[in-house]
Amino acid sequence: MDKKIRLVDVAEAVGVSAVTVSRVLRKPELVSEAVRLRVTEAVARLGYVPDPAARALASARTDVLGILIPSVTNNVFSAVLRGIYDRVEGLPLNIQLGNTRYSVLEEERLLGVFTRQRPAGLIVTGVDQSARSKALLRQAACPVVQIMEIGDDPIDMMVGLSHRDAGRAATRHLRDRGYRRIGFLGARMDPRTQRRLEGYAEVMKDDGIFEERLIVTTRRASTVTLGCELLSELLSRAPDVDAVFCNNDDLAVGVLFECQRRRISVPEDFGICGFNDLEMMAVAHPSLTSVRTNRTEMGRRAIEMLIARVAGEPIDTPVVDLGFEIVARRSSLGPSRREAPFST
Amino acid sequence: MDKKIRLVDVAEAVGVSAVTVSRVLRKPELVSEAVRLRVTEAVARLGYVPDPAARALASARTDVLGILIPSVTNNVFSAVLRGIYDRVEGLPLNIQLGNTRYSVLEEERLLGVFTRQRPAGLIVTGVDQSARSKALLRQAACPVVQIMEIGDDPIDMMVGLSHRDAGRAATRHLRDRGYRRIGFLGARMDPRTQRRLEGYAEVMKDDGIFEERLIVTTRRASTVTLGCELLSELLSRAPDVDAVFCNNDDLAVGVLFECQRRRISVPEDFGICGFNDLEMMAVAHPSLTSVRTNRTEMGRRAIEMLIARVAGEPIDTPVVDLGFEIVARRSSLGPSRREAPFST
DNA sequence: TTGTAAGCGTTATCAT
DNA sequence: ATGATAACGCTTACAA
Repeated sequence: MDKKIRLVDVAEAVGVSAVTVSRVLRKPELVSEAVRLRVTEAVARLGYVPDPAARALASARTDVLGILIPSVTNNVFSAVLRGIYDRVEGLPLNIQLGNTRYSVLEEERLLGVFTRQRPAGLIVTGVDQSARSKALLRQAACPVVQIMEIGDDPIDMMVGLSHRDAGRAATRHLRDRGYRRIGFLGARMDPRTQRRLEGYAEVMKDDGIFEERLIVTTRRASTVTLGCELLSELLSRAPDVDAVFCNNDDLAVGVLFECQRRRISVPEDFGICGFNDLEMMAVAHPSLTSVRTNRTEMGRRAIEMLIARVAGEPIDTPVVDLGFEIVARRSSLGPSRREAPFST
Repeated sequence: MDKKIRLVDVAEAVGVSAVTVSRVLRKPELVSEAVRLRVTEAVARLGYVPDPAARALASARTDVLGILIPSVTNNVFSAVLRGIYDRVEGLPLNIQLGNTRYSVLEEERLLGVFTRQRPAGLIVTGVDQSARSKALLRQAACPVVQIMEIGDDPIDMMVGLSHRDAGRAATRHLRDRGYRRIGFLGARMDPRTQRRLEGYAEVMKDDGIFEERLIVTTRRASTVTLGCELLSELLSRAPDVDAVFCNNDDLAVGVLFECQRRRISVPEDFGICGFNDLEMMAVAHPSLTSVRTNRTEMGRRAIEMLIARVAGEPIDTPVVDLGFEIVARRSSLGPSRREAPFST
């Protein structure tokens, strides 16, 4: 193996000092064109790559963007990640991903590790960090974006949506379509799911149709299989339920399969609304209504805000509400209707 | 903000030298118990966290595990990641995730960035790295695991399965169940999908039932929607097709939905086999046959091999074949059968 | 068992 | 425009 090439090796080859090479790499405009060209050539020829550790130690900065998400398997976060990776492409930034596993303590631990590296920026999920985590973030000496949710009192910046409002809107949609005994299926019960439940409960109470027995929740992670199970549970507790707001699209798909198995007609006998509008919702049979959240855009915007702040630009709106949209499809067409405005 | 606490600050507080504190952190058994306790206490009290950059620079090592995967949105890789994160939990290792986007060049670039950090270990996807990437990996001075596939000529270690054999097995399964005009649906067409196609083609040719028109592929990423589209394409090209081997479970689910829409009976008129056995396959209606790959286990094993090597243990089997299993469900029960051995 | 001294490869500071 | 020198915070010899 070829020995490691250092700054001084390049400098020697060119016949200049190490600082000059360093300058060519970081602030080329400060170096005369003649020298700059010779250095650039030598760097390429020798295959020099700066040592990130030495750089970090000397400059007290890194090109690392720390991202903390609660799950690596959840579809929802992969979409956000895609937005992040898309936007970072080509920039001199490296992403370091931390998996908090929905644990506030693990988040705290990772934040300790991350902030020690003097990252260029940090992205964390949600607004429910522990007091210690929030303190770490405030001291972090780098821009911070909280994603997925919005709220008052941002640590620094926020991009997300109001899950409570989204829960309200989904419930109203089912109600407006004529369903009355609307159930709620929730998995994991992380803070965002809980806020959607709040929204659901508010609407149901306002309408005087709220009933505890219509709510089935679990701390287990959301899966299609779980959707089947939770619907079974709901049906046994409330056989007269006529629709359900599923807090994740996987649950909704599971509910659909279970309905097919039980020969329950969707949407005539039973309405379904999911959450997040995963790609498959549109092509299910019948197609499934969901609440579209702009997750990829969320990742993109978070990075953009981070970049702008690193560049010293002032952020006019530190809290960005990306909103949501009810994507009404056949599964929530309304009870016992005959017409079919949607083709699928 | 409190000033950054360094090793010397802790040393001063305790009344020992910096090396001693450093030893307590890395090799506590070399320090007398009395001193060790006082140091540990001071570390906790002052909230000292070592600077990873300084540590890396001084020791020429890091606690970073570099993981390179082709996609952050693909379910298949999230399962592997889960295995990795599960196994790493509690260990003094940090995971750095790189997204190659199925690009050999991006893989090369990331490998350059990663290897410069002197990682504790590296995990890369597949066996089709570029010559330069392979050279980088061989020089990497750290253990390397190639995952997802196996083959001869490992760079260092491998954990995976033979996708060609899996493709053969899936095709044979459909044939053994009585289907004859078996189609092939493939998305993305990455190296692993291509090898599954090879396996499919071999079996079909051996049986003398191979036909080009039965194969529909695209470079687009695998989605449920794409499954619907590819089936439509296949049906228009070969209306007499009686089964399909889908190279991803998303495609298979899309195919199922499209069959439901077209009122094609599965499995009587049409057999379906997916790949990967995602959780939802078991609860679809009808339940969907798939090829189970042990993706979570794959991640776990990769980490274990890495850890063992870091600990200096010799690896007896550097190439681990995790195999696969045909999980036969209703969707491939066979054409025009009447009995139903499976409940769903 | 503990401490001293010399780097690790880069950047910041201050000269020239 | 370029260079000399001192950090940056830690670890690795080697010494005591």
